[in-house]
Amino acid sequence: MPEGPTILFQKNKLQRFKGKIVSEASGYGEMDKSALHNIKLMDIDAFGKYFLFIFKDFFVTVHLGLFGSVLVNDRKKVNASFALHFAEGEINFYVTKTKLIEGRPQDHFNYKVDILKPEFDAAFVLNELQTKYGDEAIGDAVIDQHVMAGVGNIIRVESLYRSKIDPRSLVKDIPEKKLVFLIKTTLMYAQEFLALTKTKGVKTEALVYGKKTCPIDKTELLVEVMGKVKRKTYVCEKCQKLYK
DNA sequence: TAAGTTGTTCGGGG
DNA sequence: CCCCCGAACAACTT
Repeated sequence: MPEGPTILFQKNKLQRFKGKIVSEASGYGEMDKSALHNIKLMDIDAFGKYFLFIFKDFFVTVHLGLFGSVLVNDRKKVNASFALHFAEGEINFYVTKTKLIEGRPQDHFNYKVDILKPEFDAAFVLNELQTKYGDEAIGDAVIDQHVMAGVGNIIRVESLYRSKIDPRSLVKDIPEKKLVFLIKTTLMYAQEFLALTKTKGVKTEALVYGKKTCPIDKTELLVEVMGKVKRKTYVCEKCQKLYK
């Protein structure tokens, strides 16, 4: 279920617990939960695909992986991997990885690369791409969480299609103007994804992800597990240019 | 119905 | 020691 926008959407639904006291944490996850007892939850934020539960001297990251989900004041039949209990209710996570990290999230994550944060810095991302990822295929680089946090396979596929760039193009071969356009397109599509999450229309409204033909000229799409990331990729070889 | 998946980490082998 | 690959995780949809 989760790419960056899904996490942001779910995070916003948890805000009623901000400032409340965590009475107890539970779940079968291996993280030591003993510190999460009668402690004030200062803030609930998100970075990339992580939920951030921020306490005074540390924070807890929750990652939904591929199969994870979250429920507020409701439970599934299966056991929660992580749960926070409050006098006012509870947050239940299923199939998650959690981690307790000392310090503040902004000292640990670079907010400049999060496609859904106001701190996002397109010039910084462009420079990172050009200086550190030149030899990588753009299809691999764009989903790298160090390049742009929050990008998942759907955002990757749709942004590259909308930018008319073949994912197999090496970063160093792509004109700077096209990279700038790709970054901008990725941000815009992330917002569209967020809006579609509210109506569950992400997949039906996708242009090429999960489709067989290009919506522009009905060309059959190349559908292949490709690149270092080994994720299913949808490409219109007519519309998307392979730079080399 | 069984295969496929909006993701990441870990560890083994080369 | 580094890189690449596959396994593991374990739930829901089609």
